[in-house]
This record gives sequence, structure tokens and C-alpha cells, in this order.
Amino acid sequence: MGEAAAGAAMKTKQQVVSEFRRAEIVDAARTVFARKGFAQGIMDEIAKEAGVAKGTLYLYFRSKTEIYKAVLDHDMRALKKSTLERLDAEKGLRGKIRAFAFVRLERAEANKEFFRIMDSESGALSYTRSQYRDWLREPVLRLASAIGKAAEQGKIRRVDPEKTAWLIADITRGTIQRRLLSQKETPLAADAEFLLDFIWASLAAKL
Amino acid sequence: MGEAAAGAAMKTKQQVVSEFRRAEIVDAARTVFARKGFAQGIMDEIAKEAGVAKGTLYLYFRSKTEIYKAVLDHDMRALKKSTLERLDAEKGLRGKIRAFAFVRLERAEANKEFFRIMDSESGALSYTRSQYRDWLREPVLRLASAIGKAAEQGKIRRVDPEKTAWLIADITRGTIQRRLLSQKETPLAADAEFLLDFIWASLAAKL
DNA sequence: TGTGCTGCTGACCATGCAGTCAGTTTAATA
DNA sequence: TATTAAACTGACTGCATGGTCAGCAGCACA
Repeated sequence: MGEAAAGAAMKTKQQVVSEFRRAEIVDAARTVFARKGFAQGIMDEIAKEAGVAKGTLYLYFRSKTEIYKAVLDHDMRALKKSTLERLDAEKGLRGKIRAFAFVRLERAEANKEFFRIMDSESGALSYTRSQYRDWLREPVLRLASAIGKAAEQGKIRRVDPEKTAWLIADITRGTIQRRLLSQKETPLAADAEFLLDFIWASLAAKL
Repeated sequence: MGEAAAGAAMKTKQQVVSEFRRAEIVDAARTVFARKGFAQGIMDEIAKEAGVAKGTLYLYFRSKTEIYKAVLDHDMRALKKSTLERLDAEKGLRGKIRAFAFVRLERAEANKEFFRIMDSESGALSYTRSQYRDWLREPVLRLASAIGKAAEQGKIRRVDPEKTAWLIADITRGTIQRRLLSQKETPLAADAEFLLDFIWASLAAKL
């Protein structure tokens, strides 16, 4: 088995380098697209940012569009993954809602460039927008099912779980946008708690 | 005074025609930009859509960017205006919140093209995004002040009025986006009421 | 040192499109 | 109907930029 693994690893030897180059290019592209948007994000600039010649970009990607997709794909996959993980790690609904909002706010903080692309450039390719919703859907539906269960158990009032989950996503997204746009840096935790209180007050309300 | 008015009107004689042409061009541009986005929204196509030659566009606007801005400016101004009007027409907070959401949902229905531009193309020009927030700010702040008053009077629980108002705006925007994207047409009133219930449950909650 | 292979380079090409302007149509006035 | 001004036209120009490819550099092995 060590042998087989080594065999596989050998072949990867060059592939590893190749993967690394791709990653470098994707990083450069993210920076440029975040700065200039898709249309103004020139291939020459991406190349310069990546420290390679333009031709090299085309050794690793077919086209500009493909690089763009690669950036989104990579980052969205990561965002989705960590959202789902943190969601599953929590037991109670309140914790899950907090987790949902928190991961996303945190990642927005740590990866502003990506969120800036998401936020202000989402329609550059018709691809992007629908894709964004697709990546978002699974976490939202998982949240929805938690809402459904909590409602059945009488822990919160009866609501349409899916619609409610989408509203939570809306609030989260809006808060992220506002944070990205505003100059003064408000503490993340404050925004997160405010958001959570608002939601929870609604769900746990006894009218 | 009739004389003076007539004098003013005379001068407008040509100006009226000019205004009309501008409006025609703006309408055509809105259609094209909604269909293709800013970058792919070609001047030739706008001209064709407006039923004039490309050169004519440049008799009424300096550049493509200026046409784009004219579209946004016109529609955002109208949206802001009717939002404020409906907001002021309502007395109670619940009515105001409903009004806020309702007008926007209605206008999104009646003017899908504009909202499609807003939604998926907002970052095409760096201009757009910040501008959108500016147009939105005044209605949101007015809503915030109503929230503040209601809180003082003990009609709702104590909350940060401005932050809360922005959350309401987030939810409204998200709902509009979902409606624009989804195939099946859900009744507007249902979405509006759901949204309102969610918000109101939070604000009026006794925990 | 020579030979060949791999990955990289950047000047170059092709295309698409914003913006122009010489010329034509339309309309108003005499 | 003739004259002229204003509005409109669309072929054309220049430029920006995505994508290509002939050749170069670096390296391995003899």
C-alpha cells in the first residue's frame, strides 16, 4: 500500500507543482477581480500580480472566464463546507443560527476579497448569480430543517422553515455587506449578537 | 403670469421633444442593460432598441456610462420617492414597515428590468453600489426614526433603531431577489405578510 | 559540451466596441 | 417652391484587451 501510494504520489510530483501554480494564479486573480471587477480585471494585470507572463496563464486555464469561475468555485466550496460543519457541530437551533451567521461573518472578515467579488460583481457572468444561490442553498436548507424540528418540538413558534431560513440568510448577507462597506470597524461579535437577537426574538416570541 | 408661463413653455417646446427622446433612450437602455448587463449592453443594441442610429445616442448623452447612470438615477429617484410617500402616509409602525416592504415589492414587480440591473449588476461601475446605498439610506433612516419612537412609547421592545431598520431592508431586498429569480410566481401579498410577521414578531416580542 | 525536453515568455494578432463626423434627411420659414 | 437650420444617420477610426505561438531559458542526462 505504501508502494501504491508512492506510485500515485510520484505521478503527482509534477502535478503538485502544477496545482501550486494554479493556486497562485487563482490567488492573483482573486485580488485583481476584487479590486477591478471582472471586466476591468485584465489578464495582463493578473499575470503581473501572479508574477508570470500572460501566456503562462493560458497553460493553466483555458480563458479568463475559467479563471474567474475557478476563484468563485474554490471560495464558495470552502464557505459552504465550513458553514455546514459548524452548523452540524451545534445541537440547539439557537446555536445553529448563531453558527450560520458567525462563520459567514468571520470568513467575510478573513477573506474580504472574495466577498467583495460576490457582493459587487455577482452578475458579471450570468453564471455567477445562480451559482451563488446554489452554493448557498444547501446550508440554508439544513438550517431550515433544524427550524422545522424546533417548531415541531414547540421550542419556537410555528413558521415556514424554508422561508424563515432564507430570511436569516438575507440578514446575514446584508450585515456582511454593511461591514465591508463601512469605514469604521465595528466588532464582529456585536453585529452577530444583534442579528441573532433579532431573529431569536421573532422565533421564540410569545405574542 | 399666463404670458410668462407661455414664454417658459415656448422655450420648452423643443426641450419637451428633447426630454422625450432622452426618456426613450433611457427606456431602451434599461431594457438592454437588464438583458445583458453593463459590459455586454452594447451601444448599437441600445440604439436599435430605441429605434435610432447610434450617433443619435451621442446627441443626448456624452457616453455609455452616462446613459447607465441616467437609468439608475431615474429609477432610484422614483423608488425612493414612492417609498418615502407611502412611509409617511402610514401612522403606526407596523403600517410603516408593511408600507416599506410593500412598495418595494410592488415596484420590483412592475419594474423588473430595473431591479434586475440593481440586483445582478450593481458593481459594474464602482459608482453604482455606493449610490444604491445612498438612495436607500433616507427611507431606511426614516423607518429607523419611527422604530425609535415606537420603542420609546413602549409599543415595541427596545432595539437599536437604525440597525433594525437595515435588517428590515435586508429582508425586503432578499425577498425581492428571490421573487425575481424563482420561476413560479408566488402571490406578492403572501411574501409581504410573511416578511412582516417575521419582523413584527421580533419587535413586539415579550420574551 | 552537446542534445533534447519542458515550461515559460511577451511581442503580436484578431476582434469587438465606444465614440466621431461628413453627409443626408426632415421640417420650419419665407 | 426655395432656402436654410436642425436633427439624424451609419460607415469608419482608434483602442483596449483576450488569446496565440515562435522562440528562449533552464535543466537533465550523456
